Amino acid sequence: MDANPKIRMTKQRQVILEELCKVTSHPTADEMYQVIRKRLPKISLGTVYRNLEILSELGMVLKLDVGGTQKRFDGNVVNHYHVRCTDCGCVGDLHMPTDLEIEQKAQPLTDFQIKRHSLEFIGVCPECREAKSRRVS
Amino acid sequence: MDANPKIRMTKQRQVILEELCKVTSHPTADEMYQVIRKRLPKISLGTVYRNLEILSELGMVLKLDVGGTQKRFDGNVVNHYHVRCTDCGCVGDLHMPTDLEIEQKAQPLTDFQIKRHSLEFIGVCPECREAKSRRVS
DNA sequence: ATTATCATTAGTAATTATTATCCATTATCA
DNA sequence: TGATAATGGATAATAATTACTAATGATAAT
Ligand SMILES: [Mn+2]
Ligand SMILES: [Mn+2]
Ligand SMILES: [Zn+2]
Ligand SMILES: [Zn+2]
Repeated sequence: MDANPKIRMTKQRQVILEELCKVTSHPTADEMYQVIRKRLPKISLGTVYRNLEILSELGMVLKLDVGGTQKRFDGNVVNHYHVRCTDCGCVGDLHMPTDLEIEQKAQPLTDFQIKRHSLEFIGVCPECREAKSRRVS
Repeated sequence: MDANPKIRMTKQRQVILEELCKVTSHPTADEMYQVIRKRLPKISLGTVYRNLEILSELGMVLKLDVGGTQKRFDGNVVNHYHVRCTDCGCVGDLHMPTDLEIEQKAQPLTDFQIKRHSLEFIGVCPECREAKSRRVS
């Protein structure tokens, strides 16, 4: 691969980007694959992975390294925080102003050169909370 | 497995706990395996995984879900934050008071029921920074 | 227009991290 | 002591992701 290959906006890449930007559910690569198959039945899972990777390197989508076993993707590239459900693993947005001050507070406490931070809230989503309360009643 | 099995502090489990508490490097399961083999050459990787899991369920060690592909473990169970190096993946401690207030601030902004939060700083460790500066000079 | 070059694809194989299974061994308890 | 249960080591299986490959389609050069 060239150092600066010419990026082509193929049909596959375009549909992946479109579908990701449509949702706020922070889908996994596999969830993206299931959705995109409906529009492009011949697409392969590898293509979904490859393009999500490329789009994230281009800064057009975010690759979220939240807890759990799978990476998740976000069409909203504006800095924001997330909440993850301990029960079902779903991820929601949490739009509070990202606190850059905290990096300045942390910097004197480490010999690492801090570049950014990642804050994830962990809790229970409304659906799982509801499911729980039904179980006890 | 019983709901409340009697936990035995076997030699293997004890050595795993000891070696983890010795270091502040937040080793992966495999890194633990390499260290422990020196004391228990017959131990298997599965045993290391199994016991790290059990010890973390008992609250005796922490299983860290930091970025990167592998889970990391921490013998220090007191709540604290971490810094991860983007270049080598190493993880350091960042002892600043954990901010419980931030959960209260976040709660009104989501319909998730927030239980806790995980804050990870991302940057470059001293070794990698040094390696970089050597490369340009 | 024709050809050469290059990026991309679908399909598949390989890799990586982790978990599960199985049987032998060891500890605990009646 | 003998039954029961926990555990270990070895190995197989799983899950997520990445790598490889040959074919295809777009772009650029002649
Ligand atoms: Mn988001
Ligand atoms: Mn730590
Ligand atoms: Zn949930
Ligand atoms: Zn480093």
